[in-house]
Amino acid sequence: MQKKKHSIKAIAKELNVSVTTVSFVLNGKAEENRISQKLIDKVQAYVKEIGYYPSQLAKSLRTGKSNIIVFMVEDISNPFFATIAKLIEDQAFKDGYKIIYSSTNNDPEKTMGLIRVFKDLQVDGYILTPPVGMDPKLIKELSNDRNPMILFDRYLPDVECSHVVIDNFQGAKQGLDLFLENGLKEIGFVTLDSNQSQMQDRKEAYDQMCETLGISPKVLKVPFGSYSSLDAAKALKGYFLNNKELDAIFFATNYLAMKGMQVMKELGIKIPEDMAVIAFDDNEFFKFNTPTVTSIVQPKEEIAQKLISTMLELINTDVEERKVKKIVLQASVNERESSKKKVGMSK
Amino acid sequence: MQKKKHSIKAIAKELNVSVTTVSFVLNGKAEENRISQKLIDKVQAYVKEIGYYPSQLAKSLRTGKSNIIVFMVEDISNPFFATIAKLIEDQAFKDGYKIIYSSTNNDPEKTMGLIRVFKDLQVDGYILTPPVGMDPKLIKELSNDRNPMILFDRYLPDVECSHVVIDNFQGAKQGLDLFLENGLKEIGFVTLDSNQSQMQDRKEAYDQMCETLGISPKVLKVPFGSYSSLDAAKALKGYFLNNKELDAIFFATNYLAMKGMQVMKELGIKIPEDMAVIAFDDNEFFKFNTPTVTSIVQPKEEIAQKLISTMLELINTDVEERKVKKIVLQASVNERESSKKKVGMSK
DNA sequence: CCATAAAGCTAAACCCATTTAGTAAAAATG
DNA sequence: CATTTTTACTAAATGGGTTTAGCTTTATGG
Repeated sequence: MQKKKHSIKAIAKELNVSVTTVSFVLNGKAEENRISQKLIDKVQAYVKEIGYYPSQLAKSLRTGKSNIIVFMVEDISNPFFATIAKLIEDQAFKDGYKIIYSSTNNDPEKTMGLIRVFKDLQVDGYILTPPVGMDPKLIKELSNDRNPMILFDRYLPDVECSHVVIDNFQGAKQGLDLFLENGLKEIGFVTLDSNQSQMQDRKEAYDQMCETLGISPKVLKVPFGSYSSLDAAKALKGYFLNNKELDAIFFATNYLAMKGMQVMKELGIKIPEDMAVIAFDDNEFFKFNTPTVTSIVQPKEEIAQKLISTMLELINTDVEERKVKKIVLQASVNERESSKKKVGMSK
Repeated sequence: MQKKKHSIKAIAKELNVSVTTVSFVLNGKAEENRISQKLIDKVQAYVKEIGYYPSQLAKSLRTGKSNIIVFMVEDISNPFFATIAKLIEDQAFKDGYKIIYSSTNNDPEKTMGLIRVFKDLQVDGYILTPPVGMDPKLIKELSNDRNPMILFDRYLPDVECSHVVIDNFQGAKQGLDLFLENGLKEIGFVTLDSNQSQMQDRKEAYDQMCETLGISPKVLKVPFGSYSSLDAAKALKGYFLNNKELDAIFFATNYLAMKGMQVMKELGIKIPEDMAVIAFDDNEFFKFNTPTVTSIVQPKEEIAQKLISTMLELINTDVEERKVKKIVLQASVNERESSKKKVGMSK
């Protein structure tokens, strides 16, 4: 149980061979460098015996590769991101990559700081949910850098950067169509006051629906960042009270839906009798809740799989030959109780 | 916008000074090494101009410090862990530390593999939820290592290792006492079939209560690892049907409670009229649900704060002088609708 | 004016690996 | 037997820092 630090040098000395030889053996380059089988065995045996394995740090310093991919999202405690994180981690692990997570808090400053830190750690690639207010130029610059960057969940319309996102427009449209099929006409839309692409796209579906039907939109934009605070509840309460004619609401995020349903409960609005509800992005709670909540489901496994496969592909392609990969996946509707219009019920 | 790599060497050359001098200036050791103010200014100005900042990698290699703390939990997508992770991250960031997260999947092999990887990355400390079946000897060994390790959420009874946990016994007891105060007598206990310390301690409170009251325990141990699968639902269903006399159930985890309540819903068991419910560990869902669910709340902020402050304290203490820190925090009851026995209701 | 001290700076070793460009010896070739 | 090829292995540069020990030069003291 000797605590002495192992190193290639020490091994080389112990075995009376050169550092180079040991390194070759360790990296499977012994054969191509004509190291004799006898010596290979000797080195391998000793390395195994002392339980040595090389310092990634030194390795990274030398090679410029770290086998680390960073996953930077708005908030790692958000179940959606956490789930994707887990899936990515498992996938990457198989390919010998480690994942470092980090939360951007949607703060461009913090994000840039973190990217700098990671740049410096020589991470091999970045997966990022770009925060609001992030300078597109920086993203552009970063994405042309030696280490690939993939945007995720949302993209920046003006920047040519690889991304994996879902078709938010189609996703929202499917939900809205379901309302219409169920005979619901007075549909409201609750979203965040944010200009992130995914939010815009979801709202676009609603706006388009309104235009097609020739009705005027009833949109609530909850102040961004406040959605766990009282402001959100107040905004929602006001919205419900001022729009009593509504019989269905599409919530652009699951958090908003939960907040909204809580407020409805306080106001005595029954779901789905008084008000049908669909939320964008599924959630554990939705299937436990009474009533169960219809939601737009993002294909998490597919997203994770595409993220990691795209990342590896980019990493293994020379910078010059890299092409911008734009991957758009389809969401689906998970129909549950909350979106059903029950004919002949109250209201 | 030159892409040329910056390095201390390059700077030294450019300014016609030695590498040493630049290093001293960068590390604030210029004064104590009698570098003239003039030169200090010159170096600092240039460094700022080219936007240089040193490679952590090289730094770590040399100093053996990385300013990284690893946070390894069973499953980072579990909201409890994710929330703690976020809190820790924010706290650590202020002190100049970065956090790397990782999931152990409760797999001792994977855990050891990860620890090895991190050891190698020269991380400064470990925060770990030890997986079931983890060799206590290894933990013991690791905790005596140069880099501190803090166990969290659960501990290993036989190992002298620093930890931050909550008083699971008292927490569970408070919930059970609440049942008793509300006049509920036939109390069941649903837990995981796991010998993790936190689970044992929760159950201990129940067993003790039964003994005090002189009643026979009615415990369901849901197979571990299956709690998102059908097995769990089946087990729960059987338990409810075979114990119709129960009028209250304490769930040892929030997940079990959600699953349990779903099954009750299917069986037509009304909460709290037919069955009162308390869950260990609060959850977003519990305050949205109908009825809202009473739960034992873990002081997450406090846990995170203690974890980080203890870690920093250990890091900044010489190995020889380090003492094992055992921190036990108190949980509290968040009383909501599900635990009330409504007199005169059905049953 | 010489010895000593202080000021101001730097050479070089070290952390731990990878990799290029060799070298020495053995085997093959003419 | 001399030359070329192959085999088997290694020295040394490199990546980007930190830090110890030491070297000039100038100031101080007797």
